[in-house]
Amino acid sequence: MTPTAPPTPAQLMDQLAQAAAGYYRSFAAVAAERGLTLMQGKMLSLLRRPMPMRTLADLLACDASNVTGIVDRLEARGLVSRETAPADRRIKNVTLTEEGEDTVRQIRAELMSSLTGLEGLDEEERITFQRLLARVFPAA
Amino acid sequence: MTPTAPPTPAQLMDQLAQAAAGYYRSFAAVAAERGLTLMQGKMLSLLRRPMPMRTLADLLACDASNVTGIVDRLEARGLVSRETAPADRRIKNVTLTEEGEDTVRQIRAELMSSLTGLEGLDEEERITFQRLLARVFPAA
DNA sequence: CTCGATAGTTAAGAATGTCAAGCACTCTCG
DNA sequence: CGAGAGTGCTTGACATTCTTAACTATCGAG
Repeated sequence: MTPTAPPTPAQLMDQLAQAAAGYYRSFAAVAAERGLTLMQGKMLSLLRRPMPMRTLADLLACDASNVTGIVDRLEARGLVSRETAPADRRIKNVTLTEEGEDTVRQIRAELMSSLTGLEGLDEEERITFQRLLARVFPAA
Repeated sequence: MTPTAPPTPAQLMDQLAQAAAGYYRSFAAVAAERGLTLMQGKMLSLLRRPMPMRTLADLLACDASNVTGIVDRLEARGLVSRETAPADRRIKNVTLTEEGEDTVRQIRAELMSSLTGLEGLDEEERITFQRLLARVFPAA
């Protein structure tokens, strides 16, 4: 059906736009099932280990004042907690609670099963895909 | 540096999360340079040709009422216009104005030059990348 | 110890997301 | 034709997020 001609960088960029939109559409749907917004879900997923609010702001590409509100709501639900760092008392480390860890596990599992195409890639394709992604979007 | 072992689907999903975040970080930055929000930029980019607000809501994965507000602001800036479809007078087609077309062209160009990794892919890599993206995120 | 920088909070206003209700229009069916 | 169901868009109320600026507390360098 589709011609096998090499896509121009512009066409590739369109495909990327669609992929990124598709990813967040799935992510938002999975988060919404648990009454979480996209941002709240993103933040929980980032918290593999405790980290300062400042770091979260950088990773989420948003203002620090923004993180305050998001953590407020997650803390009110008992999914994360704030702990002042003893070494530098300005810093507050955000940590997942037990319930928060559970939620993240569920979100990850459902997201995975919702991205059906991922399971279908064989080992070599996964290597290739990861390399291409890493090249186009190098870790900041 | 990184071992060349095949990534697990879970690791690949993390890479995808990072790529999607990186894409929208660039996109939002480019849009912001023109005083546009991420959503406004997304909508403009979708308008290669006129389309009903309902369709835009589906593509942006948001509520129809949301589209009303976004189009209101873009229209107030003279970037798009609403035109009632003669065949079905319930439908309003959103169209880019001349200035809107210019803006989209600029956004696309800057986004492209901001995703530096894209230009570096040779033809074969582009084919591979596009196929992988299309497989994991099939067109809805 | 004072000064400049950093982490986090607060507050005000714009933009977006969600939900329910409403209006205009189309379509179907009797 | 005409009533009712369904669709497209708008409006209003409210929660969340984004943006900006000011403010407090703390750290670190001189």
